[in-house]
Amino acid sequence: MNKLPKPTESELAILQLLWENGPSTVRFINDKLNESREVGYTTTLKLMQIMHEKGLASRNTESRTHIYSAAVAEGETRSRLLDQFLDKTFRGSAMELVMQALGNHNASQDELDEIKALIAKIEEGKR
Amino acid sequence: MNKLPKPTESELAILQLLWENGPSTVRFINDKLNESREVGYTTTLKLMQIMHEKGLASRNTESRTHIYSAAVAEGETRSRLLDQFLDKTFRGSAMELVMQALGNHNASQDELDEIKALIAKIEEGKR
DNA sequence: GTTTGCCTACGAAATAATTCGTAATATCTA
DNA sequence: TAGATATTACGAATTATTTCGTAGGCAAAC
Repeated sequence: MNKLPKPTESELAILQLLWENGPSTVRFINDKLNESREVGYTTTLKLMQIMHEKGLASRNTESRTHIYSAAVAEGETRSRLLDQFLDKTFRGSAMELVMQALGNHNASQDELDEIKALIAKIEEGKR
Repeated sequence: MNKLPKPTESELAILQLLWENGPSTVRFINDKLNESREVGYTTTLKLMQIMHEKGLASRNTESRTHIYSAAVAEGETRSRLLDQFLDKTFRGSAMELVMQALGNHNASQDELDEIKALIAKIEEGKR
């Protein structure tokens, strides 16, 4: 069934915007993208059409201006990408990744508490 | 100075092998790569030559059979790639990444202890 | 010493991803 | 209604990455 293709970098950037903002027009997405780097309108249009073909996005074509939506779940996509990244970059060692992520970015006390809670929950499940 | 280029996927796979096994010949790397997927010898050779040009690898050409070594540090490279991945995939939220990595992969008690120790150390530094 | 095999260098083909120009058509505005 | 503006579709150019064929030379094996 779900043989969803891996999004390319550009596609992922668009997916992020669709997840964040919900169903959007090409114009809206293009404007957002242009906040960080210059991209031509038809470039964005083409990408979103490809995403539709691939099944990464769905679209409503009732009105002339089409509305695109993410067709893949954010959590699931992140999870798959994380697994691949883990293999490629950390030879599959989730712990090393976690340690590095924790070490490199200063976490607030609240965030640390959140992690401690999660760890406690995992330990709970172990017994 | 250090404007080291981001390794491509293939280059990263080779770097992993160089980090893991130390200085190696093209033949050795190619054999390793072929354990998981078929790759032609000259393909691997070309990639390693490119890595040398880019400064990702250094090589000793004293003997006819060249010996290649990683020219970038494993930890630093991982760290940079992690940051980029974090931005692209988790919109910069290290915590969400950590939570997902912890949740998706079952950690042993030892590993959990390691993380707890790191958290304690971070909290220590906060005060 | 000749043959065989392995190694490097190099260029270019094949593939993947991104970018954009142009044309057709719909919608808006004066 | 006429002109300006926006939108889609489509193809093709550009750029990045991967793959491999071929040639030349060295060294081991016979």
